[in-house]
Amino acid sequence: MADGEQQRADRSITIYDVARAAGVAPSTVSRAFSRPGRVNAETATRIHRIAEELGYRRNPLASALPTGRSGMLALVVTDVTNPVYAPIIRGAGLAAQEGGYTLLLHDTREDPETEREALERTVPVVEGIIMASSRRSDAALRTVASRRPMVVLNRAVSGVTSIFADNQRGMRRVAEHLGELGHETIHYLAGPETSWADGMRWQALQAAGMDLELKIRRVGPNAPTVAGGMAAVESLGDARPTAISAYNDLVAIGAMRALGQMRVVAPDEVSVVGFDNIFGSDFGTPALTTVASPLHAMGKGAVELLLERLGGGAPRTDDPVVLPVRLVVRDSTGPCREPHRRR
Amino acid sequence: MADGEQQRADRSITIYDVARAAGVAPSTVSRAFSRPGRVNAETATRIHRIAEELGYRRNPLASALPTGRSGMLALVVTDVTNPVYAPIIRGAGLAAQEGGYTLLLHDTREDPETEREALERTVPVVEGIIMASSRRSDAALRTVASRRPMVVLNRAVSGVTSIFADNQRGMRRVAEHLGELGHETIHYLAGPETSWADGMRWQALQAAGMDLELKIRRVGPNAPTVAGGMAAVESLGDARPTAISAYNDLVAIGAMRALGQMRVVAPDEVSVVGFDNIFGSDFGTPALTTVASPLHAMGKGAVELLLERLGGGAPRTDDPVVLPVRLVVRDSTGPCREPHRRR
DNA sequence: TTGAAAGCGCTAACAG
DNA sequence: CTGTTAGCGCTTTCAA
Repeated sequence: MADGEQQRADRSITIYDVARAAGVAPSTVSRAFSRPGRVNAETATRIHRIAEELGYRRNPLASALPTGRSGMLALVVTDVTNPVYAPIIRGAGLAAQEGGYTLLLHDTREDPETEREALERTVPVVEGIIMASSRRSDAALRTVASRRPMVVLNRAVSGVTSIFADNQRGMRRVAEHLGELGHETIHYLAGPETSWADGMRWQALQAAGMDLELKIRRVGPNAPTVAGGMAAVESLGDARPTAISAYNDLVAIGAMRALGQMRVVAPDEVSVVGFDNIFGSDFGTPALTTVASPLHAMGKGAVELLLERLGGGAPRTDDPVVLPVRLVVRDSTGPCREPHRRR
Repeated sequence: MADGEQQRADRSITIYDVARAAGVAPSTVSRAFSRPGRVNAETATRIHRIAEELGYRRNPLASALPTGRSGMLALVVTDVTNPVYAPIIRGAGLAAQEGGYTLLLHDTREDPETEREALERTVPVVEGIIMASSRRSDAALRTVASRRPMVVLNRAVSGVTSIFADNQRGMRRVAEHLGELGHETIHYLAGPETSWADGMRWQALQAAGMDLELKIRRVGPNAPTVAGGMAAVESLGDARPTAISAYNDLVAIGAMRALGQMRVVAPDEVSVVGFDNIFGSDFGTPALTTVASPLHAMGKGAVELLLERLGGGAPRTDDPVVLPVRLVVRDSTGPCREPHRRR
């Protein structure tokens, strides 16, 4: 009312209204908005002005129908609540915005049924999909990929565009670091059984251990959470590891907490290192030594790969995009001073 | 191929295909899906069976056009990177899923321009909007609300459905707690200038201080982040508060960190309490005493309010929904032992 | 209960 | 460069 722009909500302004007011055909209005080059400059400005005056806004849903381009991308994550996803979501959102796309978020809560349902709803609507840390089988993912352009994040699926952090290098650095500190055995607190990243990390750690002459023990699988880390430590019984490499930061934090309750404190009696360098991993005492994953870059990169593809580029399905990591040494790791270690 | 369900991607199966295969009119197929009651039970099952066989999936975009119901809700947050949002997003996503809706997420990165743009794109597409902790003016929000059903979260705007935590009660509890511990002055580390919640918390703390005969000092505004909390403490100069109440947990954590660097440690030399009880607020040492906001319930409640409204309910615009909070006492607060306090 | 027909708002040939 | 004409896939009167 203040602006005199008052209008009934029941019917929105269409290109027809603008066309009538501008004295041109609807298709011209449409062109003026979708391909500015293809219309007389003067007419175009006039149309834009009138559209502005009328308060016209294009209906993306309507244009999605004939073109098949909805301007939406889906990002499906297993657990929004996990801090790893925050930077990923931000990175993805940023790239999406830059590309003129809108992000649809699906939180599957680690539930396969919810994931299936989400995909069911989202696939017909979006132009592309990013699956982060999906727990589904390669085959299932390929099926989805066959219906829509897709990129998998934090995972490799042959035949599907993949992007992830350099888990191998990361674990190698962990082993080197711990080895340099004099540790001889590393206990790996595993992640979920179905996690691809867990498999990678475990294998890489084993390989590095072999190479550096360190013993590696696996404990798990565990939930990729603080609770999972605590449970893992408790499952250790009387065993007293001097060095722990956890599947991720949450597990590492959980481990330190459980250890703390048993009065064994890092870095003095035990060294623990996480993975991902999530927000908050440096809040605790001691601040966690961890491998920094390029989370933001992963999210950003994933949608960029998708957009490239949507822009007509060939799908990059052969070589996955592997992003560099780096070891962030903080206070949770220190020289091995194992009490029952005789020298 | 394995399933024999192979199909070209270029053209999807429509109700026409199903109609033809089932020997009925397209409209009947449509009815069979949208209003099952209005079609002969047998025909309905047959249609569903055939649709299944053909791999038909309804195109939500196409049905959104004639009905105006896109099945999508927008959640706009100021900073996905802030851990407060994780449970909010989860709660909202859960309720949306239960209501058969899909969530569109917009991260404005605290940038007004991005927020404007996001709204521009999203408003025409979604059926309803949730604005979390928006920094816009009441008037601006009302304008948006006039275009689409909307609920504001963590804020009150008269004339717009609002839902938020009981900031007042929360701050009152903070003051009581600190008062009981013998503190006489509370330094409030404020949030952003434009934050409604900050205003509420500050006022409530002042009121409680008045009531309980505690002195309250305000320091800020500050960014609602760890960095903001550190900066706030640094801005204090030589002043040595015995009790700090922070705008939120991040600020509290930042404050403790800065204080720690000056060798003043909680809870011995200073008590600090946060707000929200975000994930990770108990990771540190000491674990943070804080006011637990019902974050998940806020997200869930917000979409429920929206769905109620979309379902034809009257917009609840008069009395805001205020969710209960509780004080979580952990280790960052303790009895006042102010060195320069003479008794 | 079902079919026929007319759109939802926009785009995309195809002529002119 | 612009107008005309069909649709995109689904819903919804209106008759039958």
